[in-house]
Amino acid sequence: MNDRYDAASIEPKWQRRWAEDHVAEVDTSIPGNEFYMLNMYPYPSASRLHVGHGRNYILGDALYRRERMAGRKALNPMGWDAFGLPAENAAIQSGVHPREYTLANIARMKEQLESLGLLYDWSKELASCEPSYYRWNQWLFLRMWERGLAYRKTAAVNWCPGCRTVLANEQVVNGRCERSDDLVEIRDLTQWFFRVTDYAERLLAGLETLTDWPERVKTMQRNWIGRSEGAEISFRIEALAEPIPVFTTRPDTLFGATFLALAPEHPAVAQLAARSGKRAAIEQFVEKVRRESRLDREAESGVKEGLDTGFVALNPATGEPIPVWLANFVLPEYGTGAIMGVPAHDQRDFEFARRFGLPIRPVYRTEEGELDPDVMTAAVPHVGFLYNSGEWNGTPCGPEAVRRAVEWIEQKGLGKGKIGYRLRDWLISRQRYWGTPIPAIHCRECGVVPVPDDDLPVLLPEDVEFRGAEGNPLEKSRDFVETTCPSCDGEGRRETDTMDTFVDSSWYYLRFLNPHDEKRMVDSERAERWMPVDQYVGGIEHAILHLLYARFVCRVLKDLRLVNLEEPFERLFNQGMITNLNPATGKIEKMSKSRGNTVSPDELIARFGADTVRLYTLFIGPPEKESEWSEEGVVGAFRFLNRVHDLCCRVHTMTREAAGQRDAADTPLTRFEHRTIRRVTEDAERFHFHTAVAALMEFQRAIAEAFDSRSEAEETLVRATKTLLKLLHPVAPHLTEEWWERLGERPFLLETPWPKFDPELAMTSRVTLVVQVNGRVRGKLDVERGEDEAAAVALARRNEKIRPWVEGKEITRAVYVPDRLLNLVVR
RNA sequence: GCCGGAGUGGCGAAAUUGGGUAGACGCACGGGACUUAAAAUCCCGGGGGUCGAAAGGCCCGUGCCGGUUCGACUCCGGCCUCCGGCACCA
Repeated sequence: MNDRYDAASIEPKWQRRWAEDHVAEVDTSIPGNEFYMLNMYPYPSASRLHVGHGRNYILGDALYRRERMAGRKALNPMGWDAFGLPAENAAIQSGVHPREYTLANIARMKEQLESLGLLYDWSKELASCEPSYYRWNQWLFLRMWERGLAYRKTAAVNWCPGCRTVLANEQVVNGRCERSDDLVEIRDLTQWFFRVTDYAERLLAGLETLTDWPERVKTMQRNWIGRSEGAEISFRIEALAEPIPVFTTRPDTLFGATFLALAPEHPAVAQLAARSGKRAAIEQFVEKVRRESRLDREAESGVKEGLDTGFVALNPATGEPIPVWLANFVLPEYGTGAIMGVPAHDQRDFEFARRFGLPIRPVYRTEEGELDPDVMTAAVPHVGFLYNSGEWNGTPCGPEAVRRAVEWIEQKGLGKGKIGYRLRDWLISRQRYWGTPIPAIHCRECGVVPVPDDDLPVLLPEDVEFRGAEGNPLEKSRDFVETTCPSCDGEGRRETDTMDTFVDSSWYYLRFLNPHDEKRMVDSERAERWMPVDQYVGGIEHAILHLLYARFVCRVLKDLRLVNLEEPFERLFNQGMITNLNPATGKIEKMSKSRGNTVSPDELIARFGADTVRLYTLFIGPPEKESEWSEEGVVGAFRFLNRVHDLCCRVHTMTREAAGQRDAADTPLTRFEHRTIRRVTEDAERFHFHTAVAALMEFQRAIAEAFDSRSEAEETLVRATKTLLKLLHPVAPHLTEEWWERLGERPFLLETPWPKFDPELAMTSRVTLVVQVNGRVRGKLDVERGEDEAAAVALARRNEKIRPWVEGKEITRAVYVPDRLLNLVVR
């Protein structure tokens, strides 16, 4: 019965049987040998899987299946990041309610995931747009509000005109909206924030403990948090009652500060303007800078603009008067929004001073001499030792100088040591319908009042219309907006902002343990046993968004004593993106729907079957690296599966006569088998399925050759073939399950133990010994494993390829690596 | 500028974990077998240079220069290029 390999008839059958037997379901309440595997969950608004995304899930599934075969109780749940702008934008365009649109897309994606043979524990499935999920976003928000971790403030925020909502800093990439690519505007708005800056130090410290995270992700997070040590120093302005604090990382250069510069947005600017004869000029300058786009303002090539306010501050170290300027390069959000200008030792200050003719006062000199301000062409930031600096004179430039300066400043009461961060608080308000309503009520009498726990969830209303230009549809829903104040029973107005979808994803990994629990957000006992997630698989694009927020919220939950966990994801794997030619640009780009260079797995599955698509996706290259998609390469995977199929057919119909007669424990094929088990096991542990597949291709060929040459017994051939099926199962589950059953085995291959290898048998009995003369390969010897040095040298001298190189010469030394290499050093 | 990662055949890559035959495995290509023919399948070949009729030999070769070593893709020092993150962040 040498039938053709027909994926179309095999695959649906096994997908059905896996589903009927609920093979992926795990009881999270019963202790066991837990392994928690998680894929970053898909965004159903994107609606369709393409092979670029598929890599995530296929890799995850292969890892999951292998863990199951290794005997671990492995949890592999799937959830949907179901809120978000695409669904609402689709509603505006087509009139379909976002819920309908989202649920339809979930159904469609689920079909696609199943058609690839991906096994998820669907009993734990969740979608963040369900009230049973988002009510806990609201509950968490209220707990954070109580602790001052959720708060409202008016600030200059990022506004995306395309999405008609504000964005978090993390969602602005190069001045553009991460999702719509529109240029982001700055607007002053009152918004809700999470105080992630309170956790900056813990988030940074935790990175040190994440030894199984990719270095580049940790680097990105460190850069994003942007810690810098320095000092806050107060500068007195004669016209103002309050001194102006300034943050600097170089307090050691304080004696060289020759001007003070404020951000035009600095709160003191209005007071200065009011008391100045140049009021109009100041206001005009402030207006001009504020109109400038943030992108231009932060561009390095940007010209430094400034305005002399006419006011004078005192350098706290020298007591000398220095001018107070407004400068566009001083950013309002960083530090204190004000700087001390040290032109001699800071490049930006230098450029500013040169442009506006401000004095330059060096405080560092070298043995060669002092810096001459008149001929300097650039600032000299790290050089020599201090002078011109009172009692600090003579201190060499470096951390010691900074430490001395901070001590002195603190003693004199001029300021204090301080650590600055680049990280800003997380802006979570969104002016959109399709998200978690923020549980707050505005009351004329009581102010902003939290919704009581008993009134949760605050549900999204149904009586809404999606028009787009008119703004957030929630504002138009009377049922939603009009309410009573929980505090005074008077008239209240519900908050109409909804939460950023990243709030949903920052704790979902915990919810898979009790997805239907109506009493509490987190099951602490199960979390104690299952957390942290052992293996997280996802794309690099979440390096500072989702992964930073999730680490933050995990710490908040720890402080709320809901979990005893500082880091949610023990081991992170970022698979590289799949790239493809973009017909529009002619370039190789990341495969994505918006670029129009996607390849649908559906068509490939229809042509070659899911196993081929899976195999090829894993075979294409190392998973952590970017890989270019190639349609031609797929046939190689298809051919291999056909060969496996043919081999199984032959084994299935084999008679004793067809096989060799020798039946021994130690045969060449047995040794090959054990070597292959070792290779595949080790490769799978580091996710290198591409080399594991290469090993299986060699193994397949070895079995087929043994078959042809009748050199192995029937039992050996059958066992080798079954081992091939087991090792191949994580990659090509359907074909292997089918043959596992046809060869008379029960039950699911998925539930069959992963094969073990005998280290002794995993080595060949004869080895090729490489013979070098003076480090150059001159010949090869085929010897018994474990041959001793003297015998090897004797063999080498007699070998006709090697003899000419050693004849008549003195062997001064022989380097012998048993079973590998013999190097003869001759003179 | 600071930080992180990477440079190997026509292409994707392997060997880098403990220094030990560089190019496994696959794609594409060339040749052969089977076939009336084609497809499919199977087998063989291949880094570059050079000597040879051939078998085969020699030299060079993992971004560049140098070092350590019997021996370096692998370790060390110095560069170059590319990719990614941060960046007027005081």
